[in-house]
Amino acid sequence: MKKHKIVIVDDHLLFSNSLKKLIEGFADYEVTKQMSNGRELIAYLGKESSPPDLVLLDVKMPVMDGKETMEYISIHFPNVNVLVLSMDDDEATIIYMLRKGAKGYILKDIDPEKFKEAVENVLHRGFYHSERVSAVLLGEINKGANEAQLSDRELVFLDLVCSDKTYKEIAGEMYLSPKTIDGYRANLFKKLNVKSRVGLAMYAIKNGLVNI
Amino acid sequence: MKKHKIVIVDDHLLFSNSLKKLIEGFADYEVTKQMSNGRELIAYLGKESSPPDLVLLDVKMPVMDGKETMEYISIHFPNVNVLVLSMDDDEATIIYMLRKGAKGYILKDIDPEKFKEAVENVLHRGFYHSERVSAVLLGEINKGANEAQLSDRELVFLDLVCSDKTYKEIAGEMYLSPKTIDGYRANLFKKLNVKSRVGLAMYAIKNGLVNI
DNA sequence: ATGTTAAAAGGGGTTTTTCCTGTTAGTACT
DNA sequence: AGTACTAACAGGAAAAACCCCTTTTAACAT
Repeated sequence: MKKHKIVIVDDHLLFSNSLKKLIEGFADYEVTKQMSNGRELIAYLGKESSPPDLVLLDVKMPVMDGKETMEYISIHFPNVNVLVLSMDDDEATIIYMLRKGAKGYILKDIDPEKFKEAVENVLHRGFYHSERVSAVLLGEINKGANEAQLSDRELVFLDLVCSDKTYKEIAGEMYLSPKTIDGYRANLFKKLNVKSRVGLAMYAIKNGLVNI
Repeated sequence: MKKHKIVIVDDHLLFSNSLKKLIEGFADYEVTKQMSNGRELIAYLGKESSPPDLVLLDVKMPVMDGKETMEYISIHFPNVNVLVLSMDDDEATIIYMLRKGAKGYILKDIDPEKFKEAVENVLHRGFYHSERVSAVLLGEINKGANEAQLSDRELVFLDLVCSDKTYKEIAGEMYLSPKTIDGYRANLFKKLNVKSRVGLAMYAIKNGLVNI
């Protein structure tokens, strides 16, 4: 019986090589190619006559990262099975990759048995979602619309908070009464679930709302 | 000849297991224990009569991360050899870990040969720095003097400020009087030229002193 | 027309932060 | 022993931040 061909796209050579060893410990699978970024994968898919059965794709990579790669694959090689292997469970990335047609999304902290399960599922059932990814998807559906939608004024306010200014100064710069600013503060505390100005600043930074 | 005992501390089981396989491919080494966070490692070091020859320590981990772990080891187990295995080359982290006595710092994108070299170097020569880490260190020396040199306690303090905590809470967590914390605050305001807690948080983030 | 909602503003209070000016204890250098 | 420096701690007071509750205004939807 022929072995399933797997290619690994990951710039962390240590990981890539270790993973290869692990996979080759499973019967029926062989790693036919290892690449360290999306550009290489696309070149390979373009010229290779017999496509791999599965692509293990990392997200964070130099030259061409997982997102760009997935985007390209979704257009030019929609039949290629991709299992995303990511470091973190960043919601936006999970959503993005699955929308672009990834057959599965697993985190690198998965244990080897589950990993094998994921590979088998993708190849035989066409998909695999880890529990955590499913949870993220569920959460995404549940909140959906009510994502903290901040107004322009609120964003300006956040920016000024991050600039080490007092509320009085902020009021001056925004041509509003300090009392109104206090309202903004209270509102955002509730909306963003924070307890102090520092919480506001941290939220703004984490969500890329301000230029650091 | 007896094999060198290595323990792996990394929450990414897939990586940890793969790495174990790789290491056991080398002669003279054996992975005696795998753990997924610093807390487990410290418990293990505390009760184990024969310490490992080398600890491979990840930085980003749940429960107790690499930095905290290294801090603890530097105080309680200063003779344990630690080789940090990190995802990214964040300068602040590299500096921090080496200051705390890590014998080496390598990135996970190292290739297996270099990895073996690193392990051997740490065990036989007492240290190993990858080229990239050396470059970071060099850069650090060149700017060096004019950078605000913050003490360990000050860094902990900054970290807690960024966690949306009041000074009273910080005092509790650091086992210090609120008045002492107030001293830290005043000191850092002057040193870092900021006017409020938000300024401290922003400085910490801009300079990679805290994990966001 | 009228209820609904959101932004702006204010009154008045508590808590936290910020800013002084000290004291004490330990360490380090000479 | 004397000097210098630092970390830890304190009292007291002003400023800022935080919290609740109410009012005005304007836009808007039914």
